Amino acid sequence: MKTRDRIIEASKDLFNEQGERNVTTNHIASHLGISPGNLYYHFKNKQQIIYDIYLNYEKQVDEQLKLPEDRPLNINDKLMYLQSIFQGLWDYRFLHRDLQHLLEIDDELHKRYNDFFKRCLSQVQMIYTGLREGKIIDASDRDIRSLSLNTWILVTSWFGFMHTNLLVEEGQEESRELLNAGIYQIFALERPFLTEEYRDPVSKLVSQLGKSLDNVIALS
Amino acid sequence: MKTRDRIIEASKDLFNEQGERNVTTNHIASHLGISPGNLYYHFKNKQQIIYDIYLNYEKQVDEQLKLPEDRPLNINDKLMYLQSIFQGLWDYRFLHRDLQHLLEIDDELHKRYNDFFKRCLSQVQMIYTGLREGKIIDASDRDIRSLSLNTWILVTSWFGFMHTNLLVEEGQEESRELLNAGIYQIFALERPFLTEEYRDPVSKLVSQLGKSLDNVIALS
DNA sequence: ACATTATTAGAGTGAATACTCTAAAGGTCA
DNA sequence: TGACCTTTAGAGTATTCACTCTAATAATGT
Repeated sequence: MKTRDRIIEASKDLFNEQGERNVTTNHIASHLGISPGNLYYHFKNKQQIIYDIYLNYEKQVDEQLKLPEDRPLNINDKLMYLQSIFQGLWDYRFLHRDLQHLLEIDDELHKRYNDFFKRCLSQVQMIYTGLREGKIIDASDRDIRSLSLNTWILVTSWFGFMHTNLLVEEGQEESRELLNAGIYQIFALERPFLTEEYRDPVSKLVSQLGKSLDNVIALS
Repeated sequence: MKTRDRIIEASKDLFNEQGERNVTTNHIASHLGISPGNLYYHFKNKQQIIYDIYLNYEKQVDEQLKLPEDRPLNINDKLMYLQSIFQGLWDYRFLHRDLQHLLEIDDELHKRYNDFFKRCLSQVQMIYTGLREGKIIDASDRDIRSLSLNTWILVTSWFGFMHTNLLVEEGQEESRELLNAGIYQIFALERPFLTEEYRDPVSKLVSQLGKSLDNVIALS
């Protein structure tokens, strides 16, 4: 792999594991066994590394949120959407963790992220509209607007919430459970809008996802 | 006011305005016109300042979430809950903004926050249960559990979302609108659970809150 | 082989920042 | 007044970190 790509990969991993704030450019370089000079040959500064990582993320999500053109949406699609989105969220979790700061120090990134957000929100609304056309949910336009926004906020905040409120070491097994718990919460969000005939099938589909959650949050 | 309290107040304000990450202890001292030595006479370190600010926040929220003992809940209570909670959220917005980092560097704070979260979640569930007893909402226990958690996440993520996704200068007027938009979203969350007879009154109560939101998020 | 360009090493630097240390000033009470 | 404790000033420090500079080495094309 090219050095430039190795830097992007390693930075992403280190940022995810330790937080952008705690990872210095020198750390990245020494982690790769290269010199700081080399790193700065490939990137103008730390911001640019972050920017390039972000571009990969954006591209991936735009791809994931596409609607199928040849057929209507079904409930399995919805599950697939959420699973792939949450997986991407996990793979780039440092981005949403330090988002406010990252956007503050990089105006171009902020503008770009803003466009991205609007595109995503619009796409999520299309997905819900598609589900409505397939008679899977029954919701007004206003319902869909607020539902979409709440979905966005929940999804982008999920791992932050998990990390702050549940003391869990960030292993692979745990991540899968956390991911499922997040998906469960999103389904809970749209559950009241499900039409009569889809209530049971979706319940069945989702029931296994949420089991872990109640165990984790044991209220005193 | 005692110097110690002035430090807490000034730190809170500076943290809110610029983010904890961007405010140094020297900044705080010079902002107050005192010496760094003086600041460190009153506080062991920066973490302790944050910890003390947090204690004030926790105390305030615990107070706000209390249930009335002498009477059942009504829909105005719910609005009052949200308004006071969101106001507190705004007054201490730096806390949730950098929560992950703050909890990471201070184990005692992390434990304390965890207890706080569980207490709050339990309290929110009590509130929704109270609304159910008053026949204002109709929801199963499972509905209430997931609804409560989603409410918590939305509320604590609201200003972060606003700050990252909407380019708004943080003035007083704007803050009021953002606050209302957040309240609107929470009401949207519970709207499908409202009983027949409360659907219209709540709609009326809430309708003015959300007007600002659609203007702010103008999808392309 | 030679010239040119791309890549890399690694020592170094200036700025920032959390925190320390010493001494002075202010307050209190006998 | 004088002893004693509390509060304050402010210069200073050790460390961290993003980034620079120079020179060496590899790769490429003719």
